[in-house]
Amino acid sequence: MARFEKVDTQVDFPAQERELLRWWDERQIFAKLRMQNAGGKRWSFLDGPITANNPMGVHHAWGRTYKDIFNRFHAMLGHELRYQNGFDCQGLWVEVEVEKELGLKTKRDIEQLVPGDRTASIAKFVQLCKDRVNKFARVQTEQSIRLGYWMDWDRTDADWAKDPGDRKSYFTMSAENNDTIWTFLKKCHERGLIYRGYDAMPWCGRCGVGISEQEKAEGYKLIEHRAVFVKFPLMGRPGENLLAWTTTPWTLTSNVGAAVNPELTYLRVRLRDEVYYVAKDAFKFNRMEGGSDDADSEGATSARKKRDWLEGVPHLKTIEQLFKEKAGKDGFAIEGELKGQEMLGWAYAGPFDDFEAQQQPYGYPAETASVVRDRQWAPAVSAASAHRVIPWTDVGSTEGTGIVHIAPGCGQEDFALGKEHGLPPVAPLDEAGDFQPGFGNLSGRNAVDPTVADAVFERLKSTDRLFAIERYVHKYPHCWRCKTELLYRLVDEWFIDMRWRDEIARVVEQVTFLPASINGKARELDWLRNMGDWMISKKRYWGLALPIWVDDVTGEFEVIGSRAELASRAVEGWPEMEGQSAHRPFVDGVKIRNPKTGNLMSRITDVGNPWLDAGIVGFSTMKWNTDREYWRQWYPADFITESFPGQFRNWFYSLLAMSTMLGEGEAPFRVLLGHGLVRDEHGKEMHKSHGNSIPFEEAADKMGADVCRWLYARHNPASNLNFGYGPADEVRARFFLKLWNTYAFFVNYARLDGFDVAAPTVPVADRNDLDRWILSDLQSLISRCRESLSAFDSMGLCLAVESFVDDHLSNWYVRRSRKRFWAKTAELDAKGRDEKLAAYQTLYHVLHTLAKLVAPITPFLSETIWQNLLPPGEPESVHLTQYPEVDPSLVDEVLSEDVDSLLKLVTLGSAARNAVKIKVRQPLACLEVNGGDAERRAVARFAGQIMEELNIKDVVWRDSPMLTATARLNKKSAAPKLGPNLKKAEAELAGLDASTIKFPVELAGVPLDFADVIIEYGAAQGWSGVADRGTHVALDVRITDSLKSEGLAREVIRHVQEARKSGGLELEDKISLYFSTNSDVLSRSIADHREAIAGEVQAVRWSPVPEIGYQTTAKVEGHELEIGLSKVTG
RNA sequence: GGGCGUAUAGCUCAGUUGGCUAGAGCGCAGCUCUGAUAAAGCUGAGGUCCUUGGUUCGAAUCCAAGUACGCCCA
Repeated sequence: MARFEKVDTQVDFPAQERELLRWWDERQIFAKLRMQNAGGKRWSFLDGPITANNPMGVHHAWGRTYKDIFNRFHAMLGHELRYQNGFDCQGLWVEVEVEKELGLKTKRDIEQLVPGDRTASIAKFVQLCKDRVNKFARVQTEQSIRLGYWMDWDRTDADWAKDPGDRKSYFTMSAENNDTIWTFLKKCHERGLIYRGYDAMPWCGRCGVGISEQEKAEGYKLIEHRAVFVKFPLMGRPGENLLAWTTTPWTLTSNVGAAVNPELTYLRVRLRDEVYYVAKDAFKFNRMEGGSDDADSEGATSARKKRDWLEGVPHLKTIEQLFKEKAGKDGFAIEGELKGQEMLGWAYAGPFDDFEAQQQPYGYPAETASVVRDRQWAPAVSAASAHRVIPWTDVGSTEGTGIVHIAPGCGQEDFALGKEHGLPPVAPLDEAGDFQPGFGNLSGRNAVDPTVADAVFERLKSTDRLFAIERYVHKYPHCWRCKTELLYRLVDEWFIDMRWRDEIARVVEQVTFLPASINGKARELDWLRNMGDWMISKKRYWGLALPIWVDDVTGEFEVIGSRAELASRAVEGWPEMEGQSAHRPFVDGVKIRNPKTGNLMSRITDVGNPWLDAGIVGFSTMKWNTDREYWRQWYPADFITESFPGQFRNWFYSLLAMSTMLGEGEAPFRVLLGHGLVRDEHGKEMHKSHGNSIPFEEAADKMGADVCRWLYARHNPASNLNFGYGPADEVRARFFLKLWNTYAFFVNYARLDGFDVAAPTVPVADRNDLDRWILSDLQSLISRCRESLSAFDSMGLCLAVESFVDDHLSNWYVRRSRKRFWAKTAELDAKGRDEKLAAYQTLYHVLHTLAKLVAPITPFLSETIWQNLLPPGEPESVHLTQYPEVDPSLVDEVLSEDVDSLLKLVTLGSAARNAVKIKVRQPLACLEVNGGDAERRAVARFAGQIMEELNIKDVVWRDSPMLTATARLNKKSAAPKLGPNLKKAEAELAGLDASTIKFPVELAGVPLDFADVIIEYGAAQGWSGVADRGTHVALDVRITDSLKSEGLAREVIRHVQEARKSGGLELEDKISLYFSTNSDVLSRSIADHREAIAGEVQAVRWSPVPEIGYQTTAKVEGHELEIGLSKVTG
């Protein structure tokens, strides 16, 4: 006969988990599971790759828990799965970490890793990036295993020695992945979608790198710049000027246009012999108020915010004040007003038109000009001859003059406006942020250098273009790595034209986005509608080598679709490439020939956007290139899940887009489950620097993986998760220990009793109501669990299981069944033995079914319980079992309803006791009940249980309500409604029958609802009554002498039990008992209940003298009682 | 400026297709049990379900507008 292992109620979950990890390994349980399900219906999960750049954090563990839960659930339904984990390998994230390790600061440092040898330097750097990825992929693998995440992991040194493409997990740096992206890009090119474009983007001259919007957001600092008011003399209007204003004087070198708001009113201001145009609202505007960078203070509704300012910097003057000061005694005059609309098209002379850069058709420099020409962004005019006023509705009057200087080569909005209005861009800066040739004496100087502004001012002064200079304070972006001020720089980048966005949108329509409440489909469609073309290039080292080869002479380009194609086309550099991955620098040396011109073509040195890497995995990881049949079987994925903030424009987007391009019109996944972010337990963002982040290992060691998983699984994925030790303790107490104590209770009594799991089953029909009730309840739990997991709703499962375990199993079933477990088998008749066996069999069934139900969520706890219980003929591991199914023969809905009523009556009875402060130990005579049908049945069916629970002698059903209702006004809510009618309403209310009031009720002419009237239920003298909805209970609280005596006896019993415990007696020890007291009442009570006391405390002998064993004095309701007891042997 | 979402007890959050007096945990107050015992349980106080309007016999729930907050885009 199987014996259960003893279960300690003091349990170390993390230690158990580590032990189980070993056991699963030893017994090859995961391999057995895969074998068992091989050939089953396929369930395809596609993993969104985790960036293998650092150890995994607790925020990753949330999504990975979902992944594991739904994999495990479908495995328990018998499905075959792929279990392929993914690692995201390429990108600037990794480069930055490697640079930090090496102490490098700039791109030049990287290219000097091997002094004097740029190629070798890049090769070394790229290798270090690969090494880092391999290192952390392995770390993350071990962490994931610790989480209990079952995937086909690379575990041995031999696994990790393999090429990334040959490992079990997929790596986005693998040849297959990069090759498939090449195929995708070629397909885009065949449809004419790849183009070389220009975009003004934030740039760090020191690092020589473009800064993304997210990176930019991290680097804002409040600093002082010198802002300048500049005169733009109007052509054909002698003596008239636009007055423009800018905080970045260096960009004036590249001015092409001036923007006004057509809706705004502008003033003609005469100052001496010249006229200036400036926005009317800007003229007198107090520039120290609001406006500014946030652009959030519109109109009068929002309170004007004071501008952030630096101490020691003079406050800004109004523009009017500037005019006053310049005019002196002469004064200035406002000559007239006009709409911005009327100014459109006015030509003006730029401030630096003599620069060579200003005089080139299509803009400057030449390579920029060629793109402008090809894409027809501007006609063949130079910047100097293009200067004119253009409309821009975003121009405001709270900052500057209402006339905005536009330099398309120096700003994002400027660039976009330039394109819109056909202005040729002038791009002044090189990679380092230095002025290129063509900018006079500024060439070669760095734009961040303050002396550049000096030089600009000097020039402006000498050409009489300078109106005023002021010290200006604003928030300005800085490089998040080296803190250098960022510049906007025109960069040539490569793009995918997204004019096929509608194709993607059609695919999106097929997808189910979960949780429904976040409306993911709308978000994704919104992104698709509004996104710009996809910039796929980055001027860095570690990443996908973009397969774009450019004709060295003509600038024509080709996109190569695979490594094989490149091999066949290569005319130079292939031998060096052989044996190397298609990464920089080796692929950079491969040249092909342009079939049209015969010229050599060189690869652009850019690397790819990393979302290309992750977006291709629906193809690259499912053998699309090598085994199309396999791909068809596993594509599309049934399920993906990731954290949603950001992913609508990142992974979800790239996956959808790339799959639409390569696929056959179906979505790459059927269901997407998004989830929020992990915060600390107080809802604050986790940051290492805040000291509130929890490393994954620490969480696993201290709270245990299962507790972590439960925290993740029971949370609503739509909202952020507050994760920490507080919530962990709560969930451990609320769920884990309840389940564990119940399990321990079962096992430890089963051991004592020698419960035999193979004993013949007591037919369910023969078991008592309690047993049949919990079994019935278990069926609804099974159905809830199945429904929840099928709908990817782990929260639904967790909440249902918690409530079952806590409220029903632990708090009612076990408590009400204890006596059956405690009963001594030897003292029972056949019926009693069957009842006891039924209890064991019922609890046993519930426990091992529960183990299966929660196995996907808490694989460790489930396994521990399962292995100890191990039903005969069942698999050795819970993870090799099938998910439980509802047994309709066990469902008894009437019984469930009756027990619900029973629980309600017990609660009401307790409340009635509590109302008069009579403890449960004091027996009372009677409880009367009136209510609905279910209550009537419960009284009839469970009278015994009600009496036991409430310690009463009788429970009686009444056919009509016993309690009398009285109504009074809830003055807090009713008084404001009634006002002076309050007294009148009270009088009217007093005249109504409180038990029949229907709401809303009209009192003193005012309609009042339920909350405005308080209805209280009172019982007759000597009774305590409580009403809940239609149910009334009344408790007879008159304590007769006999009841009092019995209550005292119960007190005595309790004290003796305490004494037994203090005396170190075992449960089954029999005792000899001695009492002594001066109290007559107490003596009488003991005498009257001698038998009951003896029975309860297992006294087999009464001793007339104090025993030597253990003595104590107790106070029983104020009466002193000496207790003596000793163990009786034999 | 546009899109998406959120708003329920002091805190953190549930609340299925509209349905009777809106729930839980923690915290707080008052108790109980002492054979799951370094555990467990009961009772209570605490709510303008953001506001206003609408639909409905009936709204925390559906609709509209507004307010606040979050994310995304421009």
